[in-house]
Amino acid sequence: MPRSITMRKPCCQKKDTNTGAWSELEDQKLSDYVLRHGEGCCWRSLPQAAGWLLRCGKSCRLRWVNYLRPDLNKPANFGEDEDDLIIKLHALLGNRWSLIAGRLPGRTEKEVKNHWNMQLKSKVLLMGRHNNNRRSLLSPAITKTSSSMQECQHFNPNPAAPAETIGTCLPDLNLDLTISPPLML
DNA sequence: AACCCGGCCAACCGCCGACAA
DNA sequence: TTTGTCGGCGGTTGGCCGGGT
Repeated sequence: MPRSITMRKPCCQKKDTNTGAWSELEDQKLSDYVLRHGEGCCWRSLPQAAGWLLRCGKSCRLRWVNYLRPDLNKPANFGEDEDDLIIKLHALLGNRWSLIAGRLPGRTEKEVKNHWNMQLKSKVLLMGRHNNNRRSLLSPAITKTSSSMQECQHFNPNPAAPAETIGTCLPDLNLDLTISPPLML
């Protein structure tokens, strides 16, 4: 299918915007503005309002969410407990990085996504092979530290079950999910 | 020293859903 | 009801860097 037919207009004029790495000045302008006006501001008009940042609104939002937010105070390395939690949540939610990141204070969806793609995915696959489908629902990496999950007799016995039941099966995760989990193979 | 390769990070791209007109 | 705009999100890609040869 010719993709150009369904291509939408770009969110901004490329010729009028910077691309690539953000400079300190740009970061300063952006964080100053958001801290003064809050995140509820209109991202699209923010570049002008913040002092003629030559960036599109999407880039501004991404930069703020992933790097400039003051609550991002986590170290770069993921701890083992965080790894386990990500694996658990990924088994439940699939590639819903924003939801997963929401359960990891101080982490961003991008950090979680990169970490998964770089390290956890291969780790889970590797360990999953050893497990030979006996616990196909979740990998051994998960079961290592998720005794409470295994104890739960109702953990996703039926993929079509209401999503509301998931949280009750994972009390240690304090999940408050309202979406259906992906089909587990 | 030069080159290659893989890991990692950060930015961009494009789709989707919500919402207002 | 339709259409356009916007923010949010997940996937992809390009560049940097360190280790190995």
